[in-house]
Amino acid sequence: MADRHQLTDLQIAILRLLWARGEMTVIEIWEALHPERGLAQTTVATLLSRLQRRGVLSRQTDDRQYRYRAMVTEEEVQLSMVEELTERLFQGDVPSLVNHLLTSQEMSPGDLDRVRRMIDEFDRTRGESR
Amino acid sequence: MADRHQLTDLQIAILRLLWARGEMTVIEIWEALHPERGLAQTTVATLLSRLQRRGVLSRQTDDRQYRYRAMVTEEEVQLSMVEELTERLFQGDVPSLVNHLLTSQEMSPGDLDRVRRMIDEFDRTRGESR
DNA sequence: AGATTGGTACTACAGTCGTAAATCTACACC
DNA sequence: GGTGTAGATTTACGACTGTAGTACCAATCT
Repeated sequence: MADRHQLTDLQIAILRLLWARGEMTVIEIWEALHPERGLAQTTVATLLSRLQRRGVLSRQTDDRQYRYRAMVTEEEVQLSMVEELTERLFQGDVPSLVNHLLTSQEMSPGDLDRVRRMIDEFDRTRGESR
Repeated sequence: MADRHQLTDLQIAILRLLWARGEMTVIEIWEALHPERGLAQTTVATLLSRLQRRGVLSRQTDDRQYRYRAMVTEEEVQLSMVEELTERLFQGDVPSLVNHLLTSQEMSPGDLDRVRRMIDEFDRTRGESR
């Protein structure tokens, strides 16, 4: 079902809006993206059209306007993109990726704490304590 | 220095070879990739040329042949690609990504164990035991 | 009814990627 | 010295992305 969702930055920015608000018109999406990115309305319309053709979005006519909505969930996209990355960069070895995250600068001490608690939590709810 | 390294599957496959073996000719790279992917030699040569033009690889003439080598380390690529993904998909929140990994199907029980040990290890060497 | 407006579709263009055929080039052999 | 050959460069093409101008359509205003 959720084939390959390789999506670019801009495409995900659009999806994120739709995930948050459910359904939006071209103008609404343009209004949200414009300040940051300075795109023309037609640009946004083109992007939306193409995503719809690809099946990532759907749309329905409503009072002379399209209302777009996402056909993929955030989880699906996360799953397939993270999987893809793990495959490419770490030969599918998830712990390698986790290790990379632990030792990379991207992780603050506070983040590390959160991760620790997350694992504890995970252990408790699953009783997988070896 | 290590700007944006957004690399495709095939590009990373090439880099992985070079990371492993240091320096290779077009033919050597082609020989390694061909069985899996069935590419023509010229295809490989084109790819290498473009990566060299982009500064990802360097090459030096040696006995009528080029020998290519990587100009970016595996760590640099991992760092910038994981960072990019975290930014795009998780708004830069690394623990969210970790959480995704913990709960995703990609993680086997054995993997989970390895992660637990990794964190223990990390705590021990850093003395960051809250 | 005619003009203005709001919105979509069409068309276009440059850049990248994977793909590779065709062409060029220079050494090696006879 | 001419020719074959191994390798590199050039050229090409279709797909996709971001980018957007232009053209078209329908409803509304006067």
